[in-house]
Amino acid sequence: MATANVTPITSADRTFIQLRQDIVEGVIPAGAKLSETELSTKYQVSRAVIREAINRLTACHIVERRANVGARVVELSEAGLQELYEIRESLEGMAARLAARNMTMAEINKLLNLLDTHFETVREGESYYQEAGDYDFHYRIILGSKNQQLITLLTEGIYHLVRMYRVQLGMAGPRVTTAYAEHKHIAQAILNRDEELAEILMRRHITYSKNTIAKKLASQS
Amino acid sequence: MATANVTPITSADRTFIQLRQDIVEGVIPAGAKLSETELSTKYQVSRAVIREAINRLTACHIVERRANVGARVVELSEAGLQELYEIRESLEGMAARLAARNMTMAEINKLLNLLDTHFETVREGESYYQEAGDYDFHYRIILGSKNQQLITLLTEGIYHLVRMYRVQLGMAGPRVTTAYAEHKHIAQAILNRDEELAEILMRRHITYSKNTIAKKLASQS
DNA sequence: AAGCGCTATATTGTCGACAATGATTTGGTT
DNA sequence: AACCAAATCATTGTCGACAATATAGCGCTT
Repeated sequence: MATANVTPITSADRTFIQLRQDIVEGVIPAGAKLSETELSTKYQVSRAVIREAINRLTACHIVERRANVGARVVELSEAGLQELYEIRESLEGMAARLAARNMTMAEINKLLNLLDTHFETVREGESYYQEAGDYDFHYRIILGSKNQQLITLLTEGIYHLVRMYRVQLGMAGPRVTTAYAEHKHIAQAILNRDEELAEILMRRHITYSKNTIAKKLASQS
Repeated sequence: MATANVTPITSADRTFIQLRQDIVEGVIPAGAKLSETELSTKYQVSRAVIREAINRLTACHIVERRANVGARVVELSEAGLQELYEIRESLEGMAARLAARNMTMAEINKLLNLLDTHFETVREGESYYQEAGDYDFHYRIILGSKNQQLITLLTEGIYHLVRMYRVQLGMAGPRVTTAYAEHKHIAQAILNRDEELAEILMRRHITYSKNTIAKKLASQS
């Protein structure tokens, strides 16, 4: 009776997650061809589970597949980044709106606490904030929307692509303090249950973030 | 050299499309269990391609799968409709914004022509408009966004679920003339390259549309 | 008779082999 | 030498069989 509600994990699930991580982290570089037989030996599973993993990655736009030809990791381009962030702006803006409507006071308080903690670490000069803290903030708001489909779309689909851009461009440095101020304003709007403002601020925040990445990408090509 | 750029279609593609249609049209009812062996005999293909089809349908939230248990067609609920339309509002609003920015004059003119043709048929009392014409209008705007990821997300993902709700609730009747006026205003905003207005109007339009369906769904349960 | 545990059964997950398709190389022709 | 065609090769798509898991049914115990 005390058995936790643990959902079984299949071999295909594990392989999917592992493969996705290897791509996002750049172990398998952007644009690389994904040979099914090669991967099946590498991950010690049959081609069937590799195919399932690749199919799932195709669904979230991390790899592209052509029938009878094969699958390749997507190429990172400025156009692709633009497209991705237009979608992210749209969906996360909506998430912020819904969060302002649906988050409980307890959840909002935890969000505010989080920001305070971040502020401390930022002042102490750790740029660790950007990677983990930024994600944490956005994640809580997404969950706060209470829209299960939206949550899946963002956390299972778009997020990993976003992360792929950030990781492979070596994003770590700047935009820490400004981002903090923006986060603070968004949280305040949610606290005030101001849906309209929460959405607007989130969209602007994401647009700024995109511009930072786009600049970096342009400077590297 | 004259060979058209025809992308090959695999058996899995066909089965996926067929299965999706059968579910959306209600041939396979909402909430039904999808037995792999049963479907493989029904569609005359191996279980492997059935599994691939089911996996793809899972990716676009038309079926839900639990490991080692099986897949079921999603249940149509008011909450699900609400969630779906929040996402649709967000994404198609963005599509309208981008369409106002990126559609060519030729495309905009075709859009306006389309509306005029619709107006004629509407006056003659054919409610045929709603199903095909409405879709045509939205489809052109989505394509007009020129955002390939957004296009895929909407046309391959969300649209089929939307259609599933509309078909299975027997949507055909009302909201023809009012929807026409709304369409006209959106097109006008796009013509004026007014991104902000195009997005706002599209979002309102979709919200109205949701309310109509929600009412119908409530009256049937 | 109700509840628990075990067995039996059906369904899903995984695998290796075969078929079909696309790419490459080789040989021939102009 | 350049180009085309046919055959070879490698890779993907599909299939049927086996293994693993969950459900259902049965018998046993209390």
